[in-house]
Amino acid sequence: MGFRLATWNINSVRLRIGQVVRFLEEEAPDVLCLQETKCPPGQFPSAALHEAGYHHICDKGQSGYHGVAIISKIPFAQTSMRDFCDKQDARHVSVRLQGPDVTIHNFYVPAGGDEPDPQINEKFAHKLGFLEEMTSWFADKSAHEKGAGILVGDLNIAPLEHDVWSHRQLLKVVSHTPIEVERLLGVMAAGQWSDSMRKIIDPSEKLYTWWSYRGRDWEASNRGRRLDHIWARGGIENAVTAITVRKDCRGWERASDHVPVIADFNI
DNA sequence: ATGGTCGCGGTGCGA
Repeated sequence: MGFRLATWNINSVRLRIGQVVRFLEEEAPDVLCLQETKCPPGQFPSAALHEAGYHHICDKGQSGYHGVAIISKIPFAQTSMRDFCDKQDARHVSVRLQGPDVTIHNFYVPAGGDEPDPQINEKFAHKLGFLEEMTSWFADKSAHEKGAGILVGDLNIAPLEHDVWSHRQLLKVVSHTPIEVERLLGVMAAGQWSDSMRKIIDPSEKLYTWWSYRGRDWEASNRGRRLDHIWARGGIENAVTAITVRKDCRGWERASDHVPVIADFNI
């Protein structure tokens, strides 16, 4: 059967609930994973989503910062969330769907601040620590979490040369430094994850999901990065049939700085 | 040369 999943760093779900509903109407994914909902517990704009046909919502919010949610047409068999780095940040939720039997992990990895040195920048140290904890968790978890899995989210790292507008100019910029890329590849290896976006779109092609708010014309300068990811494992690595990056959403009125990414699976 | 712009919540912080 066809299964469609989308991921989007929405940068305030309450401010952009209209955009979320429009996206759901246009693309009709079975599941939408959001990051940076910035929405305190109990204030998630569920009613508009129910009206749009999405009756199952797993959200972990906090006031002002972070926040992740999974919005679904398909009921959940199980939901869970995990804290990382001994912080209460809302950076992970996970659901197992009732059918197809697939487990979905939705992550919002710390951005890491500006200075790519863990000795002087504790945000960067947090980012590296978060990735290390993901690695050890998936190294364990892959032993007992059986079956198909999908991991999505704003991972705040653009690992490949053509995931950024200039590999050379971004080598010392947080999101594209060698140490971050190495850690991200470590997470992938530990969980036996496969990069679904790059299975469809050749690594030689430039591919971005984020364009900064800073700077006068994001489209003309096109200095983007691929910070948002869709990974698969557990037998569905080769079931991806299409990837859609909705770049046009960056041009919407009062847009998020990230655009939605859609994956179609045949499972 | 070292900015620039967002969103939150009510000032500066995080991105």
